[in-house]
Amino acid sequence: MPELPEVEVTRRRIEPLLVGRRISRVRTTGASYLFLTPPRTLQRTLRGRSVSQLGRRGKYLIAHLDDGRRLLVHLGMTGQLFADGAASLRLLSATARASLSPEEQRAFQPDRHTHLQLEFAAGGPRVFLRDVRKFGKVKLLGADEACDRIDPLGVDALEVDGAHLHAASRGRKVAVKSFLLDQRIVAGVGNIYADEALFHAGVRPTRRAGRLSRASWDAVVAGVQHSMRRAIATGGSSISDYVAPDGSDGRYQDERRVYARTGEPCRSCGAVIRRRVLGQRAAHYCPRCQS
DNA sequence: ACCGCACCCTGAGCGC
DNA sequence: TGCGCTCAGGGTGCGG
Repeated sequence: MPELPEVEVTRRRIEPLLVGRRISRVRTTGASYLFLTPPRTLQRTLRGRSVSQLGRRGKYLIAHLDDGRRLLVHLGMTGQLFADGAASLRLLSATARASLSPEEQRAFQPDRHTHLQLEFAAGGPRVFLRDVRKFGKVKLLGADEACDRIDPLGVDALEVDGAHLHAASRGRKVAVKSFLLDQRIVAGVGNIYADEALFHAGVRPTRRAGRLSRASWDAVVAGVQHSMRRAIATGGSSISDYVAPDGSDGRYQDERRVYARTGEPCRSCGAVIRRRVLGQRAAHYCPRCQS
């Protein structure tokens, strides 16, 4: 689900709800694929701590704790990090919502997909991590501990430039889209923004990365950063189940040019948007605007 | 070194 | 209503 813009929107909204509040209780679901650190260890370690800063690298959120340790959170495809309040309503069906009293509507009712719950010593909104498919990750790291998830990440997508990608792609035969999705090259690009960026750059997703000119890479980077900045400004994309932490839907999906628009007319030239599978993922493009 | 593919898990939407 | 199928914005690990 979330790519860099959705993770960044989440970071900005959750950070003020986390920083400086002492954690009094931690509830979790049982051990699973999601927990790289055993849930019992998380419960024991987080209690009594507070978060001093919530950072981000690519699609990872990094909560810096007051004892120097770090809590990594990756939202995978369906992860949601939010607090009590409006956000909880969006997670319920209309019928379930209607049956709740106003008080119940303000407090989130944790379900079986709510894998982490934080309560705070001074009371106030609880913070939740919910993830239906459990493709997300939660991991506790020591102050200087190496990490095979974070350490290999490439330059953040908002900071990368065309020269870097041009140099990194020389000799590479992979499709440019697959190259963009490789988090070791550039961190934060996912399926939506890869497709959108390539449309803005006028480059077909199937082109070999190593064959792109410096000018084309500049255009691709401009496309990545333009679509991501717009998405952050509009609260992210809400194509299936992404919900911003304040409970609103992101609005970026209204600005999509190609992603999930198969069969619809291109907004620039009117040609029919095509879909094809590339590296196990759907790629969408305009056959006339992109070459 | 690189690439395609299977796999991790759950739910929504569709045709029948 | 239910069944079986396909499809999902994530990433890892394996074999060729």
